[in-house]
Amino acid sequence: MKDIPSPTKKRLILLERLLSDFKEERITSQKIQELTGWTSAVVRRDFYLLELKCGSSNGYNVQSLRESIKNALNLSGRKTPCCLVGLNRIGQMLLDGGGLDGSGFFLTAGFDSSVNRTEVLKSSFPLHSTVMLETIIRAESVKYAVLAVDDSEAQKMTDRLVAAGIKGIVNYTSRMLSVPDGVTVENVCLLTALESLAAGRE
Amino acid sequence: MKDIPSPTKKRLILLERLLSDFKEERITSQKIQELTGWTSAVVRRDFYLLELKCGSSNGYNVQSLRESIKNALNLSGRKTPCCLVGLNRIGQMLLDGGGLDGSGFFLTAGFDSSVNRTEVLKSSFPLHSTVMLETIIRAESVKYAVLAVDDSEAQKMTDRLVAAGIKGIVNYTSRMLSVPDGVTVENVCLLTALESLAAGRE
DNA sequence: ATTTGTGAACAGTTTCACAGCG
DNA sequence: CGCTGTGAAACTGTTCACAAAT
Repeated sequence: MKDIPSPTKKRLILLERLLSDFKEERITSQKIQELTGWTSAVVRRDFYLLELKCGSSNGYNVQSLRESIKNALNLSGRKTPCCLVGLNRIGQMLLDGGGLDGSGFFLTAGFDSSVNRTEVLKSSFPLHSTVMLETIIRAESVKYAVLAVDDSEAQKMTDRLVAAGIKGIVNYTSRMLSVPDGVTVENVCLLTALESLAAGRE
Repeated sequence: MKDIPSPTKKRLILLERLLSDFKEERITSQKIQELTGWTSAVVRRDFYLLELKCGSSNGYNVQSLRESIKNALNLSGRKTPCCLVGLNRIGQMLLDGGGLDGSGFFLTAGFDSSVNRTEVLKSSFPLHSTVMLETIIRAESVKYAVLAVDDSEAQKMTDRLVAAGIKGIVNYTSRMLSVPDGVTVENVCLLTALESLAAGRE
């Protein structure tokens, strides 16, 4: 399981999810090509990179394939806690945790600087003032954060998260975040996505 | 302006936004490295690919730089219409169009299969039954769609969008979308983003 | 006969390193 | 001198093409 290039990882993650509701017992790289748009060659190469023993000359067994992918990427195992920072419109969307059902993640805490929000909003996990941010993140060893604060607070809050030990941030703001080595950011922003689409044939 | 590789395009889009609230008059590639985490060499190479005349030996003029980027990527010019498909929790988040303020895009129509939603929800742009999808997309020559329907409808709706002439889809569902050549999908999914983070140092 | 596994060629992107400009 | 512009080298990922497996 040495090191899997990041495009391969992303494809495998998506593929695992696709397979999770694929009804037949076996699947070929050709069929995966139809479903995903990736060439069958990429798919086979991806599988080659994990040391995969479940393929034979008439395709792959879907269940074994899922298992292999999941443990190559450590997608199985214990549920990973994440925290939600910022409870404005975007943050509120995630309050019932629905978006993470059936995944390897769960939301363990939400933070907002407005007591109004932390007191009033209903949630399946505790909401706290941002004053508590460092304490709780350290106490629960949370490593991942979903950042949904106003743009103007984005970098300030990022610095606090990093200082508190966060290793990965999903960024819903439209700002770029500056983080030190060892911390990763995934940008999830409608505007950026639209601009990427529009800036010509991807 | 021949053809700019897509990693470069994405960086430039992000950089343009970052520069839009950078207060000083000039900026060096080194400073951009600090702010973004990209190496100064990548940054200079990116600028080299647009034919950029605004750099000199003590950095770049921020305003000229923004202008050059904007017109190299056609980020200026007329506002581009987009439609929103699916008005559940995620879709509703976008109803007031706030996420696109100040950008080159605007939402021109929203669709949902539930009359309940299209009638009751308040919005700054018209909401329609999905029955009207093809008609309106064609009539207004909409080329981009934001897909926020339930996972189970994702592929079916994608097929309709593609048939109606949509060329780019921002996918908020957690399913992979299968689209023909010439149509581009950008995935914007919390779960996928978290999994990418967790699947090891990006 | 189909479909996988895989070395080898290829393409795209990043990094290096340094000459040249202000 | 510090910083850009830019060939050339290094690297990463994708495509090709075909031998091996069933």
